[in-house]
Amino acid sequence: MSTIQDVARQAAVSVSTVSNVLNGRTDRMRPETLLRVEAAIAELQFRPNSLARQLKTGQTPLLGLLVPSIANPMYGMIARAVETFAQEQYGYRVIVGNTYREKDKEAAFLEDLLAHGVRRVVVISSLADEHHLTQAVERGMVVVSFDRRATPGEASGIDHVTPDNFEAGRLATRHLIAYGHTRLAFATVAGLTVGRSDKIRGFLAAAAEAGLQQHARVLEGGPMNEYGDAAIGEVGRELAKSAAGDPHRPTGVVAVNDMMALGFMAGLREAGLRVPHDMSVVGMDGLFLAEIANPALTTLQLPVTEMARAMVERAMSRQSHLEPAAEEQVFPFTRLIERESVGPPPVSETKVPITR
Amino acid sequence: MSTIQDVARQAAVSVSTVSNVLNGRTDRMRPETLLRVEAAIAELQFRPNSLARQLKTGQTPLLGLLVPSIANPMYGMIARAVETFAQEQYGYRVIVGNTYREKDKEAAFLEDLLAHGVRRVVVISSLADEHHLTQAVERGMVVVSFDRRATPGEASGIDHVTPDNFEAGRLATRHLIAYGHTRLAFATVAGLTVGRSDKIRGFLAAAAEAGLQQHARVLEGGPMNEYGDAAIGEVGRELAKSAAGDPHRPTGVVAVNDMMALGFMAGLREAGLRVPHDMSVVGMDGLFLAEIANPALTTLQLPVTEMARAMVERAMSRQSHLEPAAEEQVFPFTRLIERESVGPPPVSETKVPITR
DNA sequence: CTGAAAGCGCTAACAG
DNA sequence: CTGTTAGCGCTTTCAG
Repeated sequence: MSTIQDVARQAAVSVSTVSNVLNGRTDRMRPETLLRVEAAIAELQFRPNSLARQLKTGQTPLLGLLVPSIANPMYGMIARAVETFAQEQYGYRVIVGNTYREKDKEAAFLEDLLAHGVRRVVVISSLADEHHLTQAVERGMVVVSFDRRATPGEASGIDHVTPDNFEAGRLATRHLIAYGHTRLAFATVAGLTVGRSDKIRGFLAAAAEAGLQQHARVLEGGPMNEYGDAAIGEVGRELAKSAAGDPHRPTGVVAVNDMMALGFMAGLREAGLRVPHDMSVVGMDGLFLAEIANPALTTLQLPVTEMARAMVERAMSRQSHLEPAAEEQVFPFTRLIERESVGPPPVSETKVPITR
Repeated sequence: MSTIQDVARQAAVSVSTVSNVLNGRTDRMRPETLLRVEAAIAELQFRPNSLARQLKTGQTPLLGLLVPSIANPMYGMIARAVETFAQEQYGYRVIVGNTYREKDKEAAFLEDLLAHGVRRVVVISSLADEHHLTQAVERGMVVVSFDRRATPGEASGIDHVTPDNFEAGRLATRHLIAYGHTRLAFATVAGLTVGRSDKIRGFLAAAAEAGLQQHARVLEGGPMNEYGDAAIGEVGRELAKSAAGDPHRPTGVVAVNDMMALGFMAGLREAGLRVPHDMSVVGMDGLFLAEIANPALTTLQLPVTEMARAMVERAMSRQSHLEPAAEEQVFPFTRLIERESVGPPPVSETKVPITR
């Protein structure tokens, strides 16, 4: 690979002149000089070494992206949008890391990014403890976190971009209640993340509104080791099989996300139960997969592209971690898409009287 | 962030001694010196700047990963395995790029990797033209290509790790034929990649073996702009809808991959056709999603983890692009997993007489 | 308008 | 065993 020196020699100018054209300071030279330099660059197929430039400037056009698992279709969607936007709008490339929601892996990833000179990262984690994140902030990292609310009154220096999980849990549950369901369940996986807790709170709030708090249960499957993977679908499947055997089983279930819902429906089917005839299921995320499922899954649509854009913009806009206060940006789920997985509860079931 | 100089000063040794401990040459110093240096490193929270090291050594612990779209669950699976393996076995991080199978985007990505000092890349592309890849090889890149065979007799310097696509097409088709299907179709998407052509050849070969070449058609949907995305499922859906309307429609279809098959089944359902009662479908890849689909999809299982491991190992083993000849490593699909999407053809259909 | 020169943080001879 | 030193390729004052 040719260097800036080679170009300078070839064009018979000094390296600083070449550097100037590289950095757009073309006004500092005679047009003919510029032409000579450009010709030399083309001829030598010269590409400035990003490493050397970074060492000097301290900035590298790389964005970190930490996800539980890139194999999870939801994170794949987000990753695609983040990468494309970062690249097209800012010329940044992205380094991804699967962390399986393990704190150590997250910390190690952040550590490596720092060593690589990466100063901006989008984190999808929502581990309750974000100490390792604030630590990265202190070391100069601009971090944007997905799927967890900012801790009120705490200036962590972290930007938060998150879905309105509480509202989502409430909306999905209300939808079931509107269809007449009185035995409700929320299907989730072991390990409480901030986002999951919020959804559960919303679920419980909607049940309480309808006087159904006695009949609202949280079903927790797992745990699993490769979180975020196909594993969550698998957990849903197992959960459904055990729920199906319960004579007092719920008639309407809200799944923590679409993959869980899809797995849950598969488990129900294996147990001989039909959706929505025997049980109704609503998901969250709005994956394309929900659309082609059988029955097609009723779900809440999350504005993935918009959120990805917001995360990248926040990560890029701040010149350093020292800048203005970090902010929280909450995105409502766009809407509830009614499809086939929700119907009235089976008539044979004993109805629970509604209190009010 | 503290530097090696700070550490040296703190430990009252020279920078080279610190560098020596950093690089494991601990035998060159007194144990007590080592201790002092380690203490200083810990105290200052020193992390060697990877950039500076790279500039000096010319090697950076980064692996490029070029995919059509990380949102495609199949590539998500591969990416997860590649990243995890590269990280755990070699301490490498990975830079991903979505290229949507566009040659320009692929070339630009390779270009950026080179500028970043990245010297190893795993490419999932299978564009017929791999000129931009060989060009990268010439510039010092070690490239491992997925899903395309090596061009016989051409020493491109590229390693190839690929499924046995021809055999897969043939196996899937034979499975349908064994069930008595005589009207066959191969569902794919516009834009012939090497892998897709091989599958089609296998499909045609199996049909010919059974004297069914007159009744084997290739159904091509699309094109689409965001290849590899949900888009391929969508294409399958549309393709199924139009195929359903044809009175001479096939009774058995082989889909180019699971996402296509899943979309195809959804389209069939929307058109009022049942699987496998009215039409049988077999996929390829063995995604977890195939397992929870309704009906569960019969598919060919690809050994994703093993292939990812092979790709990373190849990318890492070669010390430079100049080394030994590049090789081709072909992985057979592990097996055909029979589930619910394949059955005998509908009896009402006119049977095509089998020639031999 | 153009060139010389001082580093960015680290590695690796080469001396002591 | 430990220190000195010359760069890796580029950017950026500061002089001409």
